[in-house]
Order: sequence, then structure tokens, then C-alpha cells
Amino acid sequence: MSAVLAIAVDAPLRRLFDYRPPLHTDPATLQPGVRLWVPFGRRRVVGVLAALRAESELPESRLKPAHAVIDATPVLDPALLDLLLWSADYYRHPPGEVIAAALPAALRSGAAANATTERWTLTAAARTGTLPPLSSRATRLNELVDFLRERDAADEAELLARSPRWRDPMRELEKRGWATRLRAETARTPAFDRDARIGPRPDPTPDQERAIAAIAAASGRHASFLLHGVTGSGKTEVYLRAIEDVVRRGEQALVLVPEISLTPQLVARFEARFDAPLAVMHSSLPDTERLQAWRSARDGTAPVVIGTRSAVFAPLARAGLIVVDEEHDASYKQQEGFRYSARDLALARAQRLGIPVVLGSATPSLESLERVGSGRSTRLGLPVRAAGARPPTLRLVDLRRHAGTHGIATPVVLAIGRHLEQGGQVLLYLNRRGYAPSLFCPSCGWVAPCPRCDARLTVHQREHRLHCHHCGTEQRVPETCPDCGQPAKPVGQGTERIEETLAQLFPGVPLARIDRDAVRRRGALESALDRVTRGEVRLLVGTQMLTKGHHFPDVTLVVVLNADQGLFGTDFRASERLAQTIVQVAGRAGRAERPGEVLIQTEYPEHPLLAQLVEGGYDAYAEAALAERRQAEWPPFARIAVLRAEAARREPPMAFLDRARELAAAQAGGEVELLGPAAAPMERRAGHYRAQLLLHARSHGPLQRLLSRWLPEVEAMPEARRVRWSIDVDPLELF
DNA sequence: AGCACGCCGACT
DNA sequence: GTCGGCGTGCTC
Repeated sequence: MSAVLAIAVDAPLRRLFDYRPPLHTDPATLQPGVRLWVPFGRRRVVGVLAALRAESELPESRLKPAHAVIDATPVLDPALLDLLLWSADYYRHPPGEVIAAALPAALRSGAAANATTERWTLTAAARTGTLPPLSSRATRLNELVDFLRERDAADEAELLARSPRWRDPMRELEKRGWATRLRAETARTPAFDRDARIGPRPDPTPDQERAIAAIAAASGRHASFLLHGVTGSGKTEVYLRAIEDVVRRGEQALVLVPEISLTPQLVARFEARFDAPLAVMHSSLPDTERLQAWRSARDGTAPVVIGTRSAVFAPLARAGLIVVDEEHDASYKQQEGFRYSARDLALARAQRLGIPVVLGSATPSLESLERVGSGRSTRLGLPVRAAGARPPTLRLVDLRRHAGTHGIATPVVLAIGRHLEQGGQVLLYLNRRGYAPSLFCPSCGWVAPCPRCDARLTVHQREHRLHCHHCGTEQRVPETCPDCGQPAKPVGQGTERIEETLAQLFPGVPLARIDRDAVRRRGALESALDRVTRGEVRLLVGTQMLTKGHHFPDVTLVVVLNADQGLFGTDFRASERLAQTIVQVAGRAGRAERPGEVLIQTEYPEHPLLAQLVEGGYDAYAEAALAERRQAEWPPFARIAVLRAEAARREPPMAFLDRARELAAAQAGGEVELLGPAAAPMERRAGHYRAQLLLHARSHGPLQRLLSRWLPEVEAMPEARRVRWSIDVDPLELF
């Protein structure tokens, strides 16, 4: 009986491909997780052995033999391979693409998995003297031969030490058959010395102590913790202590952080503590550095592996702990292609590995709070701020009752003045960059539209241009309204306009704006943040960028300029995001001994979400929101998936989804509810019409069963070829 | 995704 | 007469 190799190939195809073993290769020597070169169509590609099977569904005659085995040992260990194949199944994504997501680009194109060292040696013929002698005038060659004759082999360092220009003569010796190179895997041993290498650290508070002890008590088995600590309560110190414990046992910790917070400062803080090289994994890392980080994670030379979303797939020689910082952050969910949640996969991975996992946040996702509520996770609270700082007080400012200046209500203007007078810094948050969200003609009602989206163009005054924030379209600001020829004017507020207004209201007060436009230049963000920290800036305006990770100890007043965007969102998660944003931005105030003040401008001060936040903080909001989700049967009390489609014309996506719905209805059997199809709220984006079909079920099982039977049918539909479609399991955003 | 095959327009 | 447009089909 001949074995069949089930191989994952990096192609958008939701299946594995069966091959015969390479010629003269005993399949018994092949372990799942090794790479092979395989013929694929008319190409030759790298595949990963997913499983060895007794037989194929295809007749043996249709199977091609793989060309060659690449790895002696698997690039993906059994647990990681298993997690990846499970993920492919769970997220309904092609297994080859899922595996590709876990491997550095170099490995996807066949590079050696292990670092190799080259050594040079004389050939047997050279040593026995059977070669024609070298000319006595070739001094460089003769010297090199003499050098090699004295030893078995020489590595690059030794050759370099002898002569900096050794490569050319060596190449010549190789050409003439005198020398040859030996390639060997570099021996790697853990570089860190368990005890001696832990740097100076502060004493933990009693709350931190309790959390550290709970995590330590779970070492060596699976346990899931939610580290719920208000901003400034010292979550990072808990991670560091828990990791110390892991490192002392000679194990590794995997730390996931949101995209925006993987800064050199954060890495430096970890490095200072462990005094060891960390493996840093980030999507914008150059290929060779990614490969190096991957190798040092895999061979165990890095005690700590720290990275963004895709680092959840980092190979670990001796995994001891997984940490997911700011677990509520949306950047853990990949929004295109393989739409996985790194936070959810971190939980799945820790469970498979039998190790503890710590999710940390000041504003936990409702999913994580529900896990605590149902007993699947243990909450570790850090209720007070380190250094005794008092929490800020929140107050609502009714925009209907107070006149204002370009979006800043008078009481807020007065409060800003007061805080500035008392020497505080003031931070204003507005999630809208640009000068104004639209350009409007008061005489005829025309509003500058994006030609490719159902959206308005944003005015960028400084550049004198209109930008679409959805598709990137840009144009000049027209002198006059194109419809009636009258002057058009910017309407509404963006950060650029707030900056201008503040400059007028508080002349002479140093001001900085921090948003994507203002800090586009390399290093601009760092230098702006520096000026804030040094106190050179007193007024600070910015977007989301301000709410993540940066600390502003001297900020005494935080203003949320417009809380209303999240209050009536079409998305069931809109209010959760708003509450998290407000609490996160509020957390920037009152870090030091000065109490902070937070003012939230709204047209709906009676809205229950805002009332809960102001009176009971995030916990009160979360409790109410969970009750609401339970009642309405939305996640985390239900499971959803979204089938999305888009095309250049309006009809094909709807036709596709209508037909897909019919197929699903024929299978659903009552347990899965179908909602839609419906056009996206902003139907046209970047010239494409978008629509979606929502699938809703009480639990995971029925939804997964439907998806596994239904998607192959969807894939085969003729309508499927006239649209771009995708499936999103556990979507974060519904549109 | 690639890659090839296949049948209809403006050009060396 | 050909180069090449992107529709269609296939990858063990």
C-alpha cells in the first residue's frame, strides 16, 4: 500500500492536493509540516505536507509525484500545523493561504528554514595531490591553500581574520577543483541565562501581586485570564512578571500587541527587563529580518516573541505563556483575505499547548467579559492606578444647550482656558481628520460628492484639496459651486479646523495636531509626542491615534468633541467601540497627582450609553450592553457570519447573494437564520457596489455545519464568477 | 492566484 | 496577415 501526501499549496482553493511521494523517498520518513517542491498546474511551487493518507479520493494515476522534500524537520510543529488547519476550516479559508500566513515570505519560496553556516575545505583531490599544481606565481591562491591545509575547514570569520579579500581567490580555487564548501546548520542554543538576566524592576502593588500569583499558579496547564486593569494600573508590569517566571523555567512567552503599539519604546522596555534578544514580528519588517525573528522564535533563542496579529502563528520551541495586550483592539481581526482573529486564535493555541493565556485591557471586549461570566476565563482586576492617581471624572456637555465656536461649546472653551491657566495640558479628541467633512453650497444645496463612492469628500484646507477617506480620490477644491456658480463653504469640523479654531481662541498657546495627515512624515509622530511629553505643547488635537498606547502624564483635561457618531451606528458593535474609545481617551488624563477632567460633547446627553458611562464607568456600560446583546441574541450570545459580494455594477452582487440565500435556505433547517441580502449602507465604494448576506445562529455548531455544506455550492455557482465574494466568520464590522 | 487556451480588434 | 484584449477553465 502506497502512502498519499495531502499537501497545502498557496492558492485560493479550499482544499488540499494529493501527491505521491517523491521518487526514491520513503514516505515513512516524511513528517507533516515539512515543505516539498511540487508540480502544480504548469508551475513548480512550495507546498506543506498537511497529512499522510492511506489513499486518495482520486485514482492513483492522476496523482503526480512531489519533486523533492525541502526540510529534514517540519517548519510547522504538529500543534501549530493542527491549529492552522483548524483555522482554515473555522474561517472557511483555503488551507494553503492559511499556512502561507504563518510562514515568512522567504520560506514560502523555498529558503532554508534553519540558519546555515558555510565552511570551506580543500577537496580530496587537492589534499592527495592529484591535481595539476598551481602556478608558483599565484601567491594568493597558494597562501589560501596553505591556510586550508592546516585545518579541516575554515568558516567565514576565520577566513576574514586571515585576509579581508579571501572571496575572489576562494572562488578561483573552487572553480579549479581545489576547494569546496560545506554547508551546515548553525548550532543554536538559547542565548538567555535564566536567572542572571532579569533587569531592574519596580515592586508590584498588592493587586498586581495577586494577578501575578494567579498566572504563575496556572503554569504548565491551560487557563485563560482576563487582566482587566484601568489605564495606568500597570498591566504591563504584570505581563513582565508573569513572563519572568516563564523565562526562568526556560520557556518562551508570546506577546501580541495591537498594530499601532509595537513601538521601539515598547520593545526597549521588554529588552531592558530580560536583557536578551527578543524576536520582534511585524508585518512591515523586511523579509530577512522576519526570517531571523521566525528562526529565533522557533529554535528558542528568543525568550520573548513580541508581535502584531500574524505573530500568533510564530513557531515556539518551548511555549510557556501567551499574552494579548489591549485584547479589545480591532487590529487583531484581519479584515481581508484570511479573516482570522488573532485574539481568538491565541486562546485556541494556548488551549492546544496546555499553557496559560492572559488577555489584557482597560476596556475588555464583550466577548471576553462573557467568557468570564460563563466561567471559561478568570478575571484579574487591577482597579486602582499605580502611584495613587485618581481616576478622571466624566461630564457630558449638551451641544443643543450651549452655543459654540466651530464645534467647541462655550463651557468647554472656558474649561480649556481654566486648565491652561492652571498649567495643565489639554487633549481634544475628534475621530475625523481633515478640515471639514463636507463642502456645501448654501445657495443650491450641492455637496461635493466622491465620484467613486456614496460619500462626501472631506475638505483639506491646508492642501486646498478634497479627499475621499474611503477610496483615496483627491481633487482640487472648486472655486465655486459647479451647479450654480455661487461660493461653496466647508461644513462641519475636522481636526484641522479644530486646530485653527483653538489657535484663534487661545492665541500664543503652543498647539499640536496628531492625526494621519499631520504625522505622515517618518519620525513626525515621535517628535510631536516628544514635544507633548516635554511640555512644549499645551493643546493637543487628534484622532484615534492619540487614544492608543501613548501616555501624557500632564494632561488634566480631555475633551471628546463628538461622541455621537457611535450612538446610532448601524453596526451592533458601534456602541461598544464608542464606549471603549471614550474610556481609552479619558485614560490619558490625570495620570499624575493632578485629578483629570473629561468633557464629552453630545447632542444626546440623555442617551443611556453615555449616562451609564458617566455614572458607572465602563463596567456599568458593559453590563448593560451584555444584557442587551443577550436579549437581542447577538454575539457573544450568538454566532454570525457574513457573505459579502461586490462588483462594478449593482446587479451581480445582489443576484449572487439572492441565489446563495436560496441554496442556504434549502440547507439551513431552522437553526441558522438568514438576514438579507442587503446593500451595504455605503453601497458604492471605490467604484464597486457592495452587498451582503448575514447568517445568524444560536451557537457555533449549526453555523459551521451549514457553512461546510453550503460554501462549496456557493463556490460553484455561475453567479460567483461575476462578483468578488468573501466569507467572514465572526465579523467585527458588519459592513 | 497563476497560467494557458481561445476567439475577435488595431497594427508591426 | 499577427499581437493582444480578458472570459473560461484548471491546478492533485
